[in-house]
Amino acid sequence: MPGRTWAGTTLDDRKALRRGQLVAAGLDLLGTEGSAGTSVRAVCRHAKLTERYFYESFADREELVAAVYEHVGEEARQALVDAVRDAPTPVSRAENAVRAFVELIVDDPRKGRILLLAPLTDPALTRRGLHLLPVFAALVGEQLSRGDETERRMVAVGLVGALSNVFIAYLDGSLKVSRERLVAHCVKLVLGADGH
Amino acid sequence: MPGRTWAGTTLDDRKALRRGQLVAAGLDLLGTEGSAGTSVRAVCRHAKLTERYFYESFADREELVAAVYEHVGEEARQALVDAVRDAPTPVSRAENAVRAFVELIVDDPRKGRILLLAPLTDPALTRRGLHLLPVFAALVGEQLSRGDETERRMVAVGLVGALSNVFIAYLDGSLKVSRERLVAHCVKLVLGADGH
DNA sequence: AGGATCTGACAACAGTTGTAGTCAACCGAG
DNA sequence: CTCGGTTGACTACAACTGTTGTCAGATCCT
Repeated sequence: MPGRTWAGTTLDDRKALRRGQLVAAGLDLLGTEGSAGTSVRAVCRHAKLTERYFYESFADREELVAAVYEHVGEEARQALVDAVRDAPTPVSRAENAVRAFVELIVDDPRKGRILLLAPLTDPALTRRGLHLLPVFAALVGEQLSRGDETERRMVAVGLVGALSNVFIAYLDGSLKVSRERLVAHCVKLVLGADGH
Repeated sequence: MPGRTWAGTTLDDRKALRRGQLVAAGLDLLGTEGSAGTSVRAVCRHAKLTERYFYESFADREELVAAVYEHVGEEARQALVDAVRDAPTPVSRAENAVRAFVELIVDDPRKGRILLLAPLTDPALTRRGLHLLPVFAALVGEQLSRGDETERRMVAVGLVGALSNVFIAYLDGSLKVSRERLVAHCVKLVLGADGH
C-alpha cells in the first residue's frame, strides 16, 4: 500500500527524495557555515522545502545533524575499506588508506570539516557521543602489532589526533604543502606509530 | 583620581573585582556547559551580578569569552615556562612540561576543556583566530632539530594534535589509564616526534 | 543631614530559535 | 467533474539571545 502514485512517483519516493534534499542541504551548511548556521529554518531554505517536510523526515534538528554526520562517516568508512582491500603489505595499506582519505576531503572539504570538526562543535553530536574518531581509532588499534591493550589504545588515539590535526591545518590553509607531501608525511605517521 | 572610596575600597577596585567574578563565571560555564551555555545572562546569573556590570567590563559577549580563554592560556603558558626552566636535558624538559600540563588539566578539567576544545567550538574564538595551539605548535617546532621549515611545521602540528587528542580522551574518561602512564606516554610522543 | 554617587532589580527592544498548526490552492485517480 | 490526498506559504507560540535603558533605593563623603 504505497498510496496512490503521484506524478509518476509514489509518496514514499517523494518523501525519500525530500529527505535526501534535506540531508544534502544539511551537509552543505554544516560543512561551510558550521554548526551555528545549520538551523532548521536555514536547512529548509537551502533545500527549498518548508518546515513541514523537515518534521516529516526528522523528529528534531538533532536527528538531521546526526543523519548528516552518519552519512559522511559511512562514506569515509567505505572509502577506507575499499582502499585497504587488496593491498598486500602494511605499507601499501597505509599509503592507500591515507590517499583515499585525502582524496575524499580534498574533493570536498565540507566532508572533511564535518568528519573532523563537527563532532567537537555541534552539541547535537557531542551530546550523543557521536564521535567516529574513536571508532577509527579502535580500527587502527586493532592493526597495531606491539603493546598490550591500553598501550595500543593510547597509540591509536594519539595517531588519530595527529592525523586529524594535520588534515585540519591543511584544510584551513594554515599548512601550505603539496598534496603528495601531505600524503607522504601522514603515511610516515601511520607507520611510525606502529613499528617505530 | 580613583574616585572617592566606598566601603573601604575604591571604585576601580570593585570594578576589577566584578570583572574577576565575571571571568570566573565564564570559565566555569565555558568549561562545563560549553559554548552554548555561556550567554551573557547565564554568566551574570552565575556571577550574581546584573547585566549592567557585564557591559561595565566588556563591550560584548565576545570580549568576555576571549578574556576567559586568554586567562586560561596565560596560566598554561606560565606553568609550562616554569616547568621547563632549570631542566637541563631535553628529556627532563619534556617530562616536566608534560607533567605540568597534566597537573593543570587534572586539577581543573574545565581549563583543559577550554584550552583544547573552546577554540574549536566557540564562534567568538574561531572568528578571531584565537587559537593557542598553533602558538604552542610553533614553539614546539622551534625546538625540533631535524628537517627543513615545513617538515618541522608538519611534525609540530601532528604532535600537538596527538597530545590534544590523548588529553581529551583522558579528560572525558574514554581513555582509562593511570596518570603516570599518561605522562609517560606523552613524553614518549614528544621525544619520538623529534629524534625518532 | 544633604546630595552626589553607586547599586541592583527589572523592563524593553528587536531578533532568532525549535516546533506546531492553519488554510487555500493544486493535482490526478475514480 | 468531483473528491481526497498532497503541497506550500504562512502564522503562532514560547523561549531565548545581546544590548540598552529606567528608576527606586542604598551608601558614604562633606
